Amino acid sequence: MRVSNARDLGLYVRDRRRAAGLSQADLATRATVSRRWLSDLESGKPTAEIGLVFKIVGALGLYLDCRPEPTPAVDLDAYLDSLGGQ
Amino acid sequence: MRVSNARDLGLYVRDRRRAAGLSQADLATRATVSRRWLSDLESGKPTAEIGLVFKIVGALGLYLDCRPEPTPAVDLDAYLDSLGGQ
DNA sequence: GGCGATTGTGCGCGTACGTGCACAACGGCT
DNA sequence: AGCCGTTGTGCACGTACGCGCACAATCGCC
Repeated sequence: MRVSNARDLGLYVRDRRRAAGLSQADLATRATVSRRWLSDLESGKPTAEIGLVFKIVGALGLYLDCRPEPTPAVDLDAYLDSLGGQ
Repeated sequence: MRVSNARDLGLYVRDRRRAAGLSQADLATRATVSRRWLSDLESGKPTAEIGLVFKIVGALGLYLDCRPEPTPAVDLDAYLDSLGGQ
């Protein structure tokens, strides 16, 4: 599942949590975060700390994969632009 | 590339940035974050905000994929445990 | 209809974030 | 040797984080 922003992440976490039959309180306890924060995360809070996010992701039996865009356009663009800029 | 914690993420970002021929200042400008923060991110700061992380990832022409563990053990465990707990 | 579980959210607190600036160290290149 | 680009890091500032508590709303189930 691709997550491009905080909202995507929040919705996906909520999805997986429910699929695992866990309440916010359950998951929060497992991941050692507060339920308050988890609630905010699921609502798409962009200022959540990644350390806590990794905890949640791990507690859900998930992991994050960082991959290059299918279309190399952006990457190539950035590279060429950086050369041109200098 | 699998990233399981802040350190992994930082190292990977640094790797991809250099592969793209960008300096910290370049990437920071592109992603609209401070170079100060990017330096911290690359050194594995676990308290970095995910909103800014998404900016960096996007600016590098990457994206995050959230996937279930290859071994369903953890997930299954969590599910069964949650049932048993209640 | 009533009850328990779940979730959203306001408040207050202590803390650390992210930013900009500035400087030092390091390295490559001429 | 001198210079410039790059990076790490200390400092100070304004801001908002994450947490715990508590209450209201909602939902499902008996």
